[in-house]
Amino acid sequence: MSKNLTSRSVDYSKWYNELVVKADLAENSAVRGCMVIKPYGFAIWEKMQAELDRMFKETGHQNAYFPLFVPRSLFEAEEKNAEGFAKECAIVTHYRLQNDPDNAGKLRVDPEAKLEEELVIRPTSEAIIWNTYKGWIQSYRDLPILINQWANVVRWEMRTRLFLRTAEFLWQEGHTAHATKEEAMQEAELMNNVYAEFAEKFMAMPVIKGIKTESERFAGAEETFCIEALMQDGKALQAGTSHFLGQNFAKAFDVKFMNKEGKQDYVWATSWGVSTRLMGALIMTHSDDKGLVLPPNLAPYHVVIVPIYKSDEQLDEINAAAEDLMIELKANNISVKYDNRTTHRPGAKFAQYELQGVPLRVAIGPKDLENGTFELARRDTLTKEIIEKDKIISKISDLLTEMQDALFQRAVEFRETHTTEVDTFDEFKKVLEEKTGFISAHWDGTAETEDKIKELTKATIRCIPIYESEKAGECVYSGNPSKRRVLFAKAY
RNA sequence: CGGGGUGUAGCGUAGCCCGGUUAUCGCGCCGCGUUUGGGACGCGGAGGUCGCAGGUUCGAAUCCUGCCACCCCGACCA
Repeated sequence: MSKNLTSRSVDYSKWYNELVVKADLAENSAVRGCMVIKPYGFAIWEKMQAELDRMFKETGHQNAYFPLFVPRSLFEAEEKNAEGFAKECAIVTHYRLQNDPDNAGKLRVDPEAKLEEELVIRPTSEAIIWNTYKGWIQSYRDLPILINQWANVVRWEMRTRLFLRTAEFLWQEGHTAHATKEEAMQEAELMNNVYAEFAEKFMAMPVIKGIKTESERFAGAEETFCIEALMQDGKALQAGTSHFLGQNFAKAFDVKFMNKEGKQDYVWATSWGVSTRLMGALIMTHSDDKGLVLPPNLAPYHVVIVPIYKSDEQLDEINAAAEDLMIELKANNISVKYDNRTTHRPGAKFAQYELQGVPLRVAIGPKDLENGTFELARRDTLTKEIIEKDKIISKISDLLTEMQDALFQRAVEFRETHTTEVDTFDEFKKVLEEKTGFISAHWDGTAETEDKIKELTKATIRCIPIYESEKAGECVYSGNPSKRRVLFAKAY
């Protein structure tokens, strides 16, 4: 198992098991880099899904589902119009097993059961979706089509990394079709903004909205919007992308419609997606040496209650107090877990919930019963205080809001102190090595310079930030004129 | 696919160079007892195809060959 989710000094391996385990597939299996998401980890993903899904629907989108299998020929159609797609994927060639006549008890692929045309397990769904849209679109009256799909995809990555680049991952992919270029462009930018809002409001993770340079862009896209976040180890992570696809896919799959003027035209398209990589981003943005730190808006439960007792009689009393507290919390929409397992001591429970990143912990013991108090501990600052019984609900409620905000502010500060403007290439290299983080520098706009910088420093242009005033200067590498600064960083 | 490294119980490991008792230790697990306001302690116990296959040898975790998997660095990355 990889221990290097980030190369920061934090040892993440000890709490990995709370969220995921690497898939334990059969020996000699060629499948590598798959992960099993355990219940607690999946609960976080479900929270993310629920919020994103709500935001998609609020912006007029609907969910649908398309097949996992994509006939090879559909990729050929795509390749003709937009070359350069990665070809690493899983391909189904047969449809039946049989008993191996030479090896009792073994199964083999039936050589007679070869498919006439191979089926590609979707690495992304543009091909099958556009092939389907073709039959749905005849007129501008059929547009726009605003569809999202929650699905799994498979990419045969040469090098995998838990959360960030697994062979199979869960994601959502939006695929929209529009009558005009302007409308499609607006859609692509809108969805990038939705991602940014989700990242900042729910994940408490500040992001830079930007566009990708041509060489970093999705093959087939004419413009790629993205959100870029900075992790605690000073590396950048692409957290979401939204592509304006122009008419490339419409041409590849021959999707034409009659416009208002009565003329045939190709439709304009977008696609956008975020994946379980966001869980990696969440972890690497907030976690510390004690484990996860979850923003309240995404925590599977906000509060955990731990009883402290010596006798069964005491436990009975504490159970009663905990029950009362839980009823009140639930009435205030605060999710709570009560851990009165008798098999573990309080210290072990404290450590476990810190590992899981539960935002608030309430401890109830004999002293509290006597004094009418609770002990309340917060995960982000690891501080504790004694709260009077009748103030606990409002205190918890306030703290959850405060913690969500504090986590965001802390991450913003980290990013600000790790974003450096540089004007010389020496300085560029020095900052990249010693300070790390984002580097804001002038770039002459050529792919040659971009490649050269990547070759020399391993840093890439993460994005050209959108909302930043343009100020001309000289390229940090070539000295040629530059219209504006762009953001460089080492990336995952 | 190139360069380097690793593979011993659920997890983390010692032993390998220099072959020789019943394969080491910690965590975890099970039982009993005492414990419980920050990861409890004592006693007892279970758990192993030493990655796989072949070879050398009286004897292989240890030496040799091949294969597989994983990790790191490149390449790659819709």
